[in-house]
Amino acid sequence: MNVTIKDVAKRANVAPSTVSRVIADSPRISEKTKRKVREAMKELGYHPNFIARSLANQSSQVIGIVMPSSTDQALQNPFFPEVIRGISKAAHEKKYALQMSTGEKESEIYEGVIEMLQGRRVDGVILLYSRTNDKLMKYLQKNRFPFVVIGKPHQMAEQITHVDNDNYRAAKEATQYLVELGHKRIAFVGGNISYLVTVDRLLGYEAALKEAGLPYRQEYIMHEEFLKEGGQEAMKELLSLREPPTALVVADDLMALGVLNTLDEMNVRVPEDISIVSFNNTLLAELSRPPLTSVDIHIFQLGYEAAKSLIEKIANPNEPVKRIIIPHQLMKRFSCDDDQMK
Amino acid sequence: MNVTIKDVAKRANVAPSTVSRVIADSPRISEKTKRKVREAMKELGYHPNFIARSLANQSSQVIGIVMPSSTDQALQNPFFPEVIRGISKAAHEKKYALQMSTGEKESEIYEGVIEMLQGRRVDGVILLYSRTNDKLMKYLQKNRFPFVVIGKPHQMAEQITHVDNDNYRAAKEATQYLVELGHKRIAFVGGNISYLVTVDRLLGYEAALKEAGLPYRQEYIMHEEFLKEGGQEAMKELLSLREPPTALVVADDLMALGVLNTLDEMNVRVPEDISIVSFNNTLLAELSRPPLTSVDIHIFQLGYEAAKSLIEKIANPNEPVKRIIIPHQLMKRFSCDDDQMK
DNA sequence: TTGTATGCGTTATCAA
DNA sequence: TTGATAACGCATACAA
Repeated sequence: MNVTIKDVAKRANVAPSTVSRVIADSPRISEKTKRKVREAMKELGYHPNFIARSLANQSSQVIGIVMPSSTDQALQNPFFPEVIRGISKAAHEKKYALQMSTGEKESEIYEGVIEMLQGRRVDGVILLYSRTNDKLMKYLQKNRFPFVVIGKPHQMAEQITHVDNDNYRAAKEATQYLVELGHKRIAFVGGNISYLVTVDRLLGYEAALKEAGLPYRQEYIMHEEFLKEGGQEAMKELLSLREPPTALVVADDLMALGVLNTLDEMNVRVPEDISIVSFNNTLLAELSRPPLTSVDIHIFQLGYEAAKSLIEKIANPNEPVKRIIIPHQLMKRFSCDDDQMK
Repeated sequence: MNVTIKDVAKRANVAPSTVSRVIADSPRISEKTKRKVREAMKELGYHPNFIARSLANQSSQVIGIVMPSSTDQALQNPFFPEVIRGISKAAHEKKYALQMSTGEKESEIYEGVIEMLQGRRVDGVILLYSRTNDKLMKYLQKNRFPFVVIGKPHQMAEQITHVDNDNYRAAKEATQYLVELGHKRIAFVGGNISYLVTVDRLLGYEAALKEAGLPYRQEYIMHEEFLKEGGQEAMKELLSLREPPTALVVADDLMALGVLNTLDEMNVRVPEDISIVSFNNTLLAELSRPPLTSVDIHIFQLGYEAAKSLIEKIANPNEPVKRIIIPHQLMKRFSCDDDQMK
């Protein structure tokens, strides 16, 4: 079989426990035997068995990543690779490994996450989404498993460590930007309302309208289940209104791409006929035509901070609850204009 | 602490080994005691400890996913979420968990993967890329770890199970499509040439030109390191040629998006002035403007088959080497035209 | 500073 | 059909 701590011990003429201590770099071992043992490890090509270590330690040094259910087509969104990149960076730095939830339906994911936690495969999890009345979140809280949410928890946000943007302010500022450009008829195209991020951005949008003394019109609020088809429907609806909007706040770059696509088909020009501010500032915003003015929410950092917080929480379960707000920034490109106001 | 097999055993008045057999649904246990034990498990809220099981079994039931180094910005590409979705599906079906490589630089990933294999955290790995002279692939082969490659291995492809498209034919057909539209000056915009997929697509492109009796021009071959900047450079170069191309074969949707963006900035119309065929048929192809004619390579299926093959290989190390070719299909949209030929 | 013995939660072998 | 017991590879309390 594989070379174990015992083989190394024999080779170095020490006890297995000594080898174990050398691996942990215990200060109670003399430099001389450390050298001797390390040499033996090299010679034999020893690699520690994480599984055995996990069992002895009662800790796996693995973080679980919980994706939203892939029936929400959300996964197509460049948001996820980018958060995961952030998580991966922090995990790598702290020598944690990464495990992902599998399953497509919400219930499958729920079961899977419980198994990976109860089965001790992971020491804690990061939820890459936050929605209203999430069963999993309640379970985690009740069973006191270490977890961190990316986004704002629906309930008891004060008791749950989470990493989020100030989506309310971000949306408010984005809307204000359009107001400053002279727009008075601004519509909101958001994602599924059960996601908290949608709610916050909608509220920010509303607040900006109110402050600007603009009327809030129900018919200007759109919630796409998804991209292409939904986007088409929504835009048709918006443009067929007696007073169609001259500007859109779109809650996501990918969604905005769908909107752009639909507008193009309908021969509506951006930004000449209609202006768009979008969110996330993914690569798509840069690559779309026209390049999208988009709110950079620093996705990578969301992931990075989430992983760091989780690792702290795992190390110290009494770590106080944290709320980390990642700053945002409006990236101006070419999807906004005041021409249609002139 | 947590409820273990022993607790269940006590509660059900049986030996721990009996409980273990009930978990495995051994036929040598009477229905009666099975019921009794299962009831005890329910009552106590028992969950099996995977770590302990892994140690006893010498198998983790976890698959490792190896990403390309994120210094290759490739991760931004929707290709990855989609393969992973496919892998995830197969893994879930076979009750395998998924672990991801971390690290940014190639060397970090290399070390990480070795640790996760030697540390017995995973039973095998899937490489999501294939490049020339890959150190990791050699290591895996030499140490006889179960692995599967998505793409075509550089060397000894007959000895390595891999899942791939027929990229040569796909590119040939894509190019032929442009030839049939009447194009005679067709350029190739590919990714990093050290990736095998780029090589294959380039060869297919060349073959189509040859068959059509069109000259192969070195100045028509572009290799982008990445998107925006590279795309700009390349397009400028191509368009400043004495005889600029009237059509492009672009090796990837995301890259094509960059090309479209650049062309737009330069006021070149697609497809009126220049036609584009792209690859992968990700959501981007649908959402770009104009929607891209793109070769669907069935990314999900690539992942799905890769995971299934790996799991078979783990179960039976003597499983013969396989090469699975996933079919492709040209999806015609609106980025190609013969207008510029008229 | 190092060695011995025990436990982590399972599975599997051998008896009964 | 079931039970006792020894692995699996490592960490650690306790001895020396």
